[in-house]
Amino acid sequence: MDKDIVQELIDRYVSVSFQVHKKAEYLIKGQIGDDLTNDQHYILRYIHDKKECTSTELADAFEVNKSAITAIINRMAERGLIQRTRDDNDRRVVYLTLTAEGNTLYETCQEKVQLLVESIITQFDEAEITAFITTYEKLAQILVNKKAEELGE
Amino acid sequence: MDKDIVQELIDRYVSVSFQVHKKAEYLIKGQIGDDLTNDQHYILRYIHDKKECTSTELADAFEVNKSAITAIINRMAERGLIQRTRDDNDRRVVYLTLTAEGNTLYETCQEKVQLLVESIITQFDEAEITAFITTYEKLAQILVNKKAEELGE
DNA sequence: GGTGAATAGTTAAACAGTTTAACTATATGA
DNA sequence: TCATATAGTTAAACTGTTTAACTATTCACC
Repeated sequence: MDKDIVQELIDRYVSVSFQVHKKAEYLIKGQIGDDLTNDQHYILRYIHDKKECTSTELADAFEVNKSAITAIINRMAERGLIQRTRDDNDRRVVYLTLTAEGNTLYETCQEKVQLLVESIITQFDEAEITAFITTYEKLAQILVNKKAEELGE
Repeated sequence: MDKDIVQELIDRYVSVSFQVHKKAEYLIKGQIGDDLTNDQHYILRYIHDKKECTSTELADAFEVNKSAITAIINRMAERGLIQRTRDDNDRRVVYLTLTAEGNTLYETCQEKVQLLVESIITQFDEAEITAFITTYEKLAQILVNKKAEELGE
């Protein structure tokens, strides 16, 4: 690729990814902000999808230290949204699951987020948005490899 | 669009945007984390590009309240990276500019981020990444409209 | 079987970023 | 001129984060 074109693409990408992220978080917060922070919603979504998970797994997925997860889970457990259960076979491990209340709140918030994302996605051609998401997924894979590569050095 | 397809696209989009954002922030932090937080880097970039801006403008661009900007700018001003100058015509207004030190630090960090983004972008076909960014920019515009629409209601 | 190293998670202190509400100072316009 | 709007700051309270030290448990291997 031509050097100038690459430079232009970098500038456009850095700029647009910043803008979309800030605006999207703002809009999501507008939907769920009275009930959950955006991070708490992501945590709820992760546990909901996996049914059950550990702090280590969350720390990995969220790219933060385990103590950051402990803090978030503490707050959510105090609110009765998440439950901790020790593994009987390996008593170091604590499984995190949603309580009934956590599940209900998740469903409510998720519905709002779905409607928001739907109202945006449907403004595109099916072909265009499909291609976009496919490339986006390739990008995610490249970032995973990049991280593995950096850790391997 | 078919309802099931829309649902699948929503799920894929929500999932991939979360992953890419977390991984990207992690990689950027790996590059600049000793010098600046990611938010501070974005602030530096914004002021660098505009040459001069106000707190209100930053609060708008970052989708946060002005007091959040005051806090960040305070820290960066204490470190000698940013300078405050009152407007003589309208003495309510404070212009923010980079100091020489702020500029130098920005350049150093920006170079590292550029190299990182370049190493990722160049793994794509020029056609694919151009189409991707173009759609991304459309998405940004839709979000701007969405926000305007919500405020207008 | 016992011991040293690794693993899972928590705690505490410190800090960055955020919101809300109250505040100062200045400008506008009726 | 006085009420209202605007730009920015302050203080308190909170969320999320890191680092370092800690507890409890498991595992490897001699």
